[in-house]
Amino acid sequence: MTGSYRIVRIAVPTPLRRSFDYLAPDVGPPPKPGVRVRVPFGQREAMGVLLELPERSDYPREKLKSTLGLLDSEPLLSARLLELLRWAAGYYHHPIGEVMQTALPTALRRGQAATVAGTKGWRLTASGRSVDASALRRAPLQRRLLQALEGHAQGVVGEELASVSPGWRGGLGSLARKGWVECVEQQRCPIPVRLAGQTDSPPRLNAAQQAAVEAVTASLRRFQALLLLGVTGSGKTEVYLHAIEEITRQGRQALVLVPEISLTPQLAARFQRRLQVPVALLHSGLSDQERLLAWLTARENTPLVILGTRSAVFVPLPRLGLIVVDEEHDQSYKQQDGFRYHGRDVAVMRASLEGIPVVLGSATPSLASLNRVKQGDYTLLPLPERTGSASLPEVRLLDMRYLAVTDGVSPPLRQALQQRLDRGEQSLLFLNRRGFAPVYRCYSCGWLAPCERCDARLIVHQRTQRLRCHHCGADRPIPVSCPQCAGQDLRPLGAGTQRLEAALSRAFPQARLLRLDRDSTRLKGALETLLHRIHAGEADILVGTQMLSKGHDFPDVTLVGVIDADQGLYNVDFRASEHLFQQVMQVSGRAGRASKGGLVLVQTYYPDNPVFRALQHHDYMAFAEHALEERRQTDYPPFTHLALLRAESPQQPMAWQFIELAHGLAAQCVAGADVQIMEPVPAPMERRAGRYRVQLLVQAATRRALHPFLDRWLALLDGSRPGKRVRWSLDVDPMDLY
DNA sequence: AGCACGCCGACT
DNA sequence: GTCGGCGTGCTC
Repeated sequence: MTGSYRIVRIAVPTPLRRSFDYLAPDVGPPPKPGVRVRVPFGQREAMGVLLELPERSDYPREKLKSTLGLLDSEPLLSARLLELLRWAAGYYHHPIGEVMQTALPTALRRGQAATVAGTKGWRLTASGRSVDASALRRAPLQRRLLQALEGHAQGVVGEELASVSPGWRGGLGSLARKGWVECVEQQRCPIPVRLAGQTDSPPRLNAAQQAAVEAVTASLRRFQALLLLGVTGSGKTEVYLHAIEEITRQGRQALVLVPEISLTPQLAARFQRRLQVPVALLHSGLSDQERLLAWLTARENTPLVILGTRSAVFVPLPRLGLIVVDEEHDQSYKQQDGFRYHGRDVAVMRASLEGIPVVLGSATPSLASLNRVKQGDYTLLPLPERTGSASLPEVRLLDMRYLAVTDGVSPPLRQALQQRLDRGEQSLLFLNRRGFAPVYRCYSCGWLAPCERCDARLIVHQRTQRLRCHHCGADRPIPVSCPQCAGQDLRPLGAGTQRLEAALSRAFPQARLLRLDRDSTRLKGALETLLHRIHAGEADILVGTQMLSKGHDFPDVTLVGVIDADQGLYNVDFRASEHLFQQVMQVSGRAGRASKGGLVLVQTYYPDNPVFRALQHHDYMAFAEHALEERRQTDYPPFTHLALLRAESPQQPMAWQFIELAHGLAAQCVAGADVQIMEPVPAPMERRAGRYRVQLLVQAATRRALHPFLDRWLALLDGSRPGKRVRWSLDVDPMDLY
């Protein structure tokens, strides 16, 4: 003990599964865990996060290097958040340094100061204040901006004006030219202000909603997980909003997680109109500075709501009082690369560490969550009715074995579409396959256009006259003659959304069609435009992929057609039927949300499958019981716990060599643990983007058995020399076994 | 992952 | 003679 130095334990951003100890000069008060520290690391310099101040180090003292300085005086990450991150690093067996990085906005990762000094704000000038805004009839955008700025003498950060209109930049420019607004530097971290605008008053809750809100707010100071079960239109969002109002009334903060696809300006606007506190958005579309602003805002002690996607689960919220995970069954909560955490599961752990309630909402909850209800860990809050006069749509199965199809549409579906057109109502056709046709075939020799780099066929894109691979992005012109037999009879086979759209426009020339898939929404803002047109009644028939089934409300739709319900019905993946049911039920929920009543027509070649029986009765719980029992008998999650080791390499033997090595090492460190090691297998699509992918599944009855095993196994794997160009990763609780 | 060191091939 | 290929080893 020299007394002149102390030891600091740092999470350094590196793929190594451990932390690193350094010496820090023992002057002044000890640094606090959660601050950023500059350190020498190998031959370079790195910026890590201080984890703790250990008494002693296991590393020889003379080899410890000294830190280069602190970047923060106060912790960026609170003790609780650090605890959550350390738990996540351990649970997902991911390097602690990389986990800490994912919790920081990129601006702070790069060492930027944790303030938004120099942020531009806007305020009214004297002449601007004297303008009668309501007289600006011809410039509604400028009028609303002026009204929004009224009464905010210290200025409003430009980005916050995005809630007024997406075209705020242009409007401000015009106002500045007239000398009505001026730019001011914002010194301290600005809290988003609540901009003057319309407010919604809360609607009356029905009995079930009331009961749910009471269950959530009954004990706000202890951990409890509540599963809010309600079909689309049953008013889950109102339950969230009431609970959040109660939380913010107490001066506390709420975190609301939603799937990527459903975080639209409409949802954000609804929250902003209903709540009396700032609502900050956090999603992948933000710029680094916008993200930093939202992040720093969250870190203040003021009541607010963070509405964000998966990664928002790690946002610092010192006064956090409630977490909501909407559409908790949604697959997009699981990160599929790098740090493969599950946003919903981390949210539950966070609520537990914070000692606060977490509400998981869904019409079709994951079997994992339902099982925790059965075990008594979660409380079920059912919302049985649809609000208002809306009723559940009738679901009819169309037995495709006895129906002639033209372009994928059977006569009964065609008839139903015609009826809606005659009545001036909207229809929605769901086909989870984008492009024109999934196959391009030579009818002389049977050749099917393959992707050169994947074990997959190329998808025909008619408009651009290209063949594209949806797995690796390969893109080439449509050949005019067969490369195998030089035959000329080449034609697309099967139908995707583009072909369905084309066929419908031939069958219903008078109908206004609108297609919603990744191709039609690729451009920024395109999705919003399309959604707007749908709501404005500018479309009669909507054609789309699962994008249509998630989160968006289409109140005027009275007919939903599921073109091909059988995809994935007999899939290798054990979760296929769960996902099928969730998808069809979600898309059915789009029908007849208003008072019109709805019809769902499901085209299938397997109408006797029990999944469809349950769907007809909207009985997710019956299906779930059945599916859970099946999982129990087959020893699949949630009755066992899985971890999947994946390896990939451009050279097939290298990937296999590594996975075989890992297989051997696993056997070596099982050591009597209750863990089953499966045989290595190729991924369902072994070659993808030129890489061969193989995997090894590990299964255990309990997490207690699994995790110590994984620790031992990874220690060996980290020490192994994988062949060159082999990349590998471990996925804890994999969502699909691909 | 980076970034060193290290030991063998064709080039300003 | 050296620039540079990627094997191998380490990062407190």
